[in-house]
Amino acid sequence: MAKFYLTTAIDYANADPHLGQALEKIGADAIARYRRLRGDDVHFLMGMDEHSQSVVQAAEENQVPPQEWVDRMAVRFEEFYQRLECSHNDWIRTTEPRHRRAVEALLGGIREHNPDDLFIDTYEGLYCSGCEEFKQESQIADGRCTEHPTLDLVPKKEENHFFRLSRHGAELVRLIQSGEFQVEPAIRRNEIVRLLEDGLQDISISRSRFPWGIPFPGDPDHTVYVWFDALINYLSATGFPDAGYERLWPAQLHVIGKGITRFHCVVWPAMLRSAGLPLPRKVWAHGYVQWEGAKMSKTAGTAISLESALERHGPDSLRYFLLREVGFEADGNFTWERFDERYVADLADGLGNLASRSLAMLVKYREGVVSTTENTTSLDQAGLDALEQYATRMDVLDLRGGLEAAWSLVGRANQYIVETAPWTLAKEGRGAELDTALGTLARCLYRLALMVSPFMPGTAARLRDALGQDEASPAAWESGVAPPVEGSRTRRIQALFPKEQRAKTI
RNA sequence: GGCAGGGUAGCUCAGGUGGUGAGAGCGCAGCACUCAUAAUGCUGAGGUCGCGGGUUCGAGUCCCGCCCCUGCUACCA
Repeated sequence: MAKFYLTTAIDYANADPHLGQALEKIGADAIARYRRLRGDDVHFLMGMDEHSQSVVQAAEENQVPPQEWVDRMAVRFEEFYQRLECSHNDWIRTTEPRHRRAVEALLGGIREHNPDDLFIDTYEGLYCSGCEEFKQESQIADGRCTEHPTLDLVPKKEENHFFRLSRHGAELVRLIQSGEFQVEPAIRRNEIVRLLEDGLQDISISRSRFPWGIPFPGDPDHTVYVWFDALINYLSATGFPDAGYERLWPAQLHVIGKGITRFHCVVWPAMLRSAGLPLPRKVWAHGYVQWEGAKMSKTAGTAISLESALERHGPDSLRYFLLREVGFEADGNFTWERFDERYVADLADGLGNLASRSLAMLVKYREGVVSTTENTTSLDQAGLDALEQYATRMDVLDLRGGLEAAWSLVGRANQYIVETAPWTLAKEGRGAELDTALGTLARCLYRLALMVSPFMPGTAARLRDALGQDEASPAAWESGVAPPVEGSRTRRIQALFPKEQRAKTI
């Protein structure tokens, strides 16, 4: 059994999760479920990033101590992700002792293997006395801090611990181009390679006067810079540095958003190399969910609440829509109109109706019992083709492509029903042909349940149940070749995607 | 500004190395069917392939110029 360790980015504990974060978790979960379906020993990690400045601010605004705040947020996030049917095996939080130990150990590893990679230098920047922090260009407007436009920004120097990132650029280019360290999709890889070729600057990895963080080993006046801290979560969750962490590390896949590729494809691998540790196999940077064609923004009031998106048509439908319409590669658009259109066309009238009509005919004409018939009709062949195409796409993390393959089979199945017209066969007493048609449809639904299961676990379970499959024995990918439905007792099914719900619009 | 990727039917997009009538899905219009969530199937309407030049017997498909969009441009999650 191949080990497959995958992670998502950990979220800041400063506000409820939004649709964009949901996309990332759903996509990663579909990958995790697909790998399990293919027989891998999957370890799927999600969690919280709890040491940032924004977390402290959020805690202050809510008038609770930071730890109490992050405890509260961690519960909220995990509840949301459970409602999204995320199947993570572990949930890491950067305020946990196991994480602190790993951060200390990783820094220790760098000290041991490449002591020159750590040094003290001065960080120079524009300091806002109102915020009590250094400001980045993006936070400055007209030479003033956007939060405190009445105050002057003052140039200030601070002694910090630095990491010699510049030393690792050339080797990272080699590792990326040789494929030893994969950055996907290609557009993100190209951006990173160019960045590396232009040369890297060393980065400061500690902050003074910021107590909410992990104390810098050997220098208690400093805390570890939040990004340096956060990246290490992927390693913390393996049990590092305790013996046995190699059972999980290196990760097969880090799933992240395109906005943080630099940290994951440059800083993180450099940290690992410096500490003498192996690199993750692959980083996948997905795009963003846009709203009406524009970036979603809470301040602009265009952020859709995850709550309302979940309530619209339920978690399976949201998962389907995001991965089919928005996709997991480039940016994609979310609108209620498209969500409703896809819900009706693809789910209710597509998969849902196909299941209804097929199962209804099995019950009506054969009391639900699937006869033994040859697994060789044109629709069986289409099913095998779809499975192959599906796997080809899914193996390269083309989730939308996987769904397209499955839905092409939905279309073929509806054509098959019209071509064979089982109602006519029943009327004319052509029993053998009727058995063949109905058996073929049962196999087709079984294959669809298989392909749909990583995306819509609840729907797949209901389909399998209606097909008389025993849930105690989980479906194996290989069973799609010759679905074990013969002799099964199938049942009529309640609408998988009822349309009445659609009236309940916002 | 630099680098990268795009602008093809109302919408979302396919269209390696140029070659008979430019495609898919959704939506729309007709027809058919009745097993089904008034579902499904078939047929059809719909396109200056961003703009202007050029190469070629022949260009969404190559070259030049221009217009527009998006992403990246380092210590920000």
